[in-house]
Amino acid sequence: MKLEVQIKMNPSLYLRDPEQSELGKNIINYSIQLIQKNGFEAFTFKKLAEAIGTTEAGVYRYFENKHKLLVYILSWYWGWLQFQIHYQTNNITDPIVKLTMVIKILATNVEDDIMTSHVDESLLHQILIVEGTKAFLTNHVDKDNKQKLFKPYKDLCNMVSDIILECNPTYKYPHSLSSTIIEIAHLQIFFMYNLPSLTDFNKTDKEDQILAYLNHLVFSSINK
Amino acid sequence: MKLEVQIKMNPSLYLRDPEQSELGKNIINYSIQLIQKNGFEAFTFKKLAEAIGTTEAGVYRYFENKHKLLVYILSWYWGWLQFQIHYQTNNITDPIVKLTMVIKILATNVEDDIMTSHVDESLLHQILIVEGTKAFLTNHVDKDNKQKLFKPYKDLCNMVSDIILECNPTYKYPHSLSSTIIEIAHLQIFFMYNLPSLTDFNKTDKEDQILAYLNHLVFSSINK
DNA sequence: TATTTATGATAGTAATACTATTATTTAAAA
DNA sequence: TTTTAAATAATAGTATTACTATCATAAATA
Repeated sequence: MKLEVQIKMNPSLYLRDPEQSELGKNIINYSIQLIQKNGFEAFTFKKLAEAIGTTEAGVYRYFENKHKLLVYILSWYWGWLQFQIHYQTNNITDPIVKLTMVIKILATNVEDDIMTSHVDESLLHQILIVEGTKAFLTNHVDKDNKQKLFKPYKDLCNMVSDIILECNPTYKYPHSLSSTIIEIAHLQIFFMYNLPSLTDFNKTDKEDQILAYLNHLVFSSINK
Repeated sequence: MKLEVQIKMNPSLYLRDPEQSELGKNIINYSIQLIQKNGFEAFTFKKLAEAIGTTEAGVYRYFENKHKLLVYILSWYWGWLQFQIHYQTNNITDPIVKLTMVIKILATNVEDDIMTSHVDESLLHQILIVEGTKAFLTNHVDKDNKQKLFKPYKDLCNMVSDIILECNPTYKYPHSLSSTIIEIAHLQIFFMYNLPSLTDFNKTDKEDQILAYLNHLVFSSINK
């Protein structure tokens, strides 16, 4: 028997559930490929439709617009990250070790997860790095937030926040530190590859250096 | 005699220097207003031209496209921030006090600077918070970087980096910490107003709490 | 005064972001 | 098995965006 992880998606994100049909699954898969390859700005429903072999109208039956589709795939990944953290820190008792594991999950490139055969997590991770903040840095963030589109992100943040509090119950900024870890992990990776003078990481052992930086930042902060 | 601060802009950003004409200055001013009000995605050269009372083609004579215009106004603000830091930390000898001042400049809302009569820094600060990362989170970041479009941002980062090293010459991640401070200052402000559950700040004394968080994060980190 | 230069007015194109219509296929219900 | 409903394909069309091109005119400069 094959175990499959199912991540429950907010129905406000789609018009028709993409997980319920072949076309829907294609839309998700090819979106991930195209957004990762050319960036979100260059991504259009027309190009997507051509890649899949369907028509623009076909895509519009599933998603209202490309922003909702972006938030859909990001939500999926936020949910998957939450599951990963839960799964991989399950048997760890020491909260320090737990938090170290969390940082590693957030900041290092993932290998493709066999429990979700239909999605390539490695590509999603790269999308999160470059396009993640575009989910909420819009003028309709309020409207989207009221529709609970960022709940998976908040859940993830809360989960990390709880682990921080396990390490130090008196630490005053667990939520801010959580969102800081998540966002800085992505930004430092982006800078490292694209604007390296904004970082202190040299060409060798890049991921380890990012981890070292994040660990230093986080643990100096909570052990005060 | 009136002192005016001049910020030198990279000529690759524009086709015709907007500071050399009334129309050019209008383009900058109205862009700032419109981008702040409606967000960068909703901003178009047509709407800008209508607001100014010129034509679309008129705007295109100054800027190749709206991305370059965004980077132009962000560069201006990065340059202005660098000047502010220089100016306001000039007579401070204690590097800790200096760095505290830097954090304050980066993270609190600025009052309009009388030395730059033609630009509203408060609006620019709000633009930097929401649109700042969009300057480089593109698929043409490499091309832009080769044209030195991010030099003002890097200069700012280096300046902060140097102050960090003054505080602790053995600290290993001065550049990463600089870019972290800059970006987290903006993100936490954005979260505080739009997605508050990603922070630990309540409705009173918001700015002070952000400052407290950033100071705690930075100084725990470099005093190790 | 002649000439360059900036602007205004207008037109036009290709691509984007959609909506609508109809025919056809596929799947579910009767 | 037939009927019906639902999903898809094919096509067309609209408004807006992101530009480029042309030409006339006004202002600045030589």
